[in-house]
Amino acid sequence: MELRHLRYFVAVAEEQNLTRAAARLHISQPPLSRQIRDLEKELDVSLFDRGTKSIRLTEAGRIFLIEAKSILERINASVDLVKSVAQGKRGKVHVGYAASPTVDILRHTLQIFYEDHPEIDVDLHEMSSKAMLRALREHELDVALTVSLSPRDFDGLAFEKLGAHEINVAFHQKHKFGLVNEVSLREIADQPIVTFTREEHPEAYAGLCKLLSPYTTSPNIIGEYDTAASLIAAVEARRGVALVPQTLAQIAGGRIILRPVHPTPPPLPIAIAYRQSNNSPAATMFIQVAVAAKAKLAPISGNVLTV
Amino acid sequence: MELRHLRYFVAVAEEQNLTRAAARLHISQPPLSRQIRDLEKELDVSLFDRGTKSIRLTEAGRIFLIEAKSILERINASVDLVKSVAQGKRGKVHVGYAASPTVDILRHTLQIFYEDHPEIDVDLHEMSSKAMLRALREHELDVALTVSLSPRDFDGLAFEKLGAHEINVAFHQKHKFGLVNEVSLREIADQPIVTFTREEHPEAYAGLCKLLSPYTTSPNIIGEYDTAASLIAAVEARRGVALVPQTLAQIAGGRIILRPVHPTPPPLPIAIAYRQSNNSPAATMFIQVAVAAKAKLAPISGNVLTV
DNA sequence: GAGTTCTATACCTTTAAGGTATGGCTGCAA
DNA sequence: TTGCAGCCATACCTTAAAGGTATAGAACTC
Repeated sequence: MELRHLRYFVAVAEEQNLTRAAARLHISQPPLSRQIRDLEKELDVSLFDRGTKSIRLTEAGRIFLIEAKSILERINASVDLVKSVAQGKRGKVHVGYAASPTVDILRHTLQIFYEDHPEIDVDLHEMSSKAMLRALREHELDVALTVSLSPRDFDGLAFEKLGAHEINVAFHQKHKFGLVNEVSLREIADQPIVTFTREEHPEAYAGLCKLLSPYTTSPNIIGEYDTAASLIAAVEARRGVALVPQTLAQIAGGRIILRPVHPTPPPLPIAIAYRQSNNSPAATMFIQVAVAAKAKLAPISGNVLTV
Repeated sequence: MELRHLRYFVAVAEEQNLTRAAARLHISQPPLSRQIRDLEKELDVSLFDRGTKSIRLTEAGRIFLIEAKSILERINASVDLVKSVAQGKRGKVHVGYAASPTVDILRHTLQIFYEDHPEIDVDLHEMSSKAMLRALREHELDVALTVSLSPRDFDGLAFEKLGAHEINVAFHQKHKFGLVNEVSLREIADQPIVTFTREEHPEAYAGLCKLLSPYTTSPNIIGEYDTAASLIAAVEARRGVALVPQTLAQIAGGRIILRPVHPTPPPLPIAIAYRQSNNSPAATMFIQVAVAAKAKLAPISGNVLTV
């Protein structure tokens, strides 16, 4: 059975007349006659009672008419749906993000995106930078908001810098660092340090070593954590101090203290990454919004310190 | 677009591989490749991202896969439905009936029918015998339960006698006929008479004239009514007496009195009528049940008189 | 870098959709 | 009653398009 059979059947059923139906379908009457018979033969159901001069629906035919029309309408609706997905009017985009460095950017982007594209779902996945890159390549993610890794890690992917965040030192409420307005890297190098896992966040470990290299060749890392929440908990529990993007304060909510570091380290760049080609329309829309939102975002989001 | 395109698309989408999909569809790979491109061209939507060695769904393609599978399933379900209608397992039958003479038969038939064919709807239409015959020919009814008319009226239709009902005289509660157990036709001929409309119930008028012909050439008909309910109301309102099937008592519910007539008139035959050919399976089932039910029904349903 | 594994292109074969001509039945009208 | 118009079915031909074969070309594997 093909859709042609359904279309032809509907025409004949509605016209109750093969000749008129054929005219409506812009074909001649004999092939139409045959298509209808083919359909009946395939279904093994009489759809019409035939007189020599008349053709009229059987009860089964009446039911099939309702079904056929509804199927044809369903197909039209599906085609419309798919077209709107292809045009980026509807759809779904999978976004991976690193919780701590991207809070600002993500919040801002989502606000604009939900307003401009209410029919597109955004699936948010908090994950490590390494997991994001893998997921992008596996098509499990469409977009990643992450700290800027080495260009080699972004191989085969497109990425664009969205901003940069000041690096601060985070420590316990009662730590001696709280007594000064700025902490030197030399002092930090003497402290026990907690950081993100080397395995999942290679950029964090590498960055840490690089910052402290003038003062120590082997920083005293006494704990590695896979999420921002765990790292905050570790600092709060006095395990050690941490070098983190200043935006971590927004997640920590005052449970720990952040202070600027001197000499001021280069700010931590935040990037949006995506596949170079074959992005879904919804993903393309999201990328557009994120890049546009960056322009409107303050260069570095103030100097908010938690007390 | 044809169903072939949907079937092929589903195979390719599920296999994520043209060659395997072609094997599954028992066709060779190049035509499949072309059908898929034809589909995309017609929809004006990219359903797959193509690498030289790979083919993978776009977001629109993922949506279309869901739609296409659901459409194909829907078609299967429709075919099953239509087949079950064609086999008389489901469906609808339009039954016309004359309220007063067929109460017994209809009730009995429906009881059995609903039990044997729970998936078949019975649409009941109370109407005049003339309207029933017209509706049968126009395919608005499938079956008519009616008093047996002259064979000429049944021309082109099949009919079968289901039973016969005694003719009684119906009169007001305080009418003098209440004093005797049996009323003579001669006495009735002297009374003002109400009956069914000549137009819609020709058999009733003809029967009445025939019964009274030995006693009067022009019966004193002072009212004609189109339904049993109106006739009962007229008798109750003392407009006149009526010659009616004895089963009218079941509808009147004691509001009027019915008594046998003498000399006993020939009983009123009840028949089931239907088209000679092209009946729906549901209608055929109904006819079978009605005819079978007749056998089990008491020859004439007792001698119940209202008081 | 040869071999394998895909998809795409080119071109041919075959199936079946669509067209033309016509016959036959039926119902209506003269 | 006969003739004509209307309508469906059959027979047969044409044509479009589905499907097949061969092969090129790209990319991954060993």
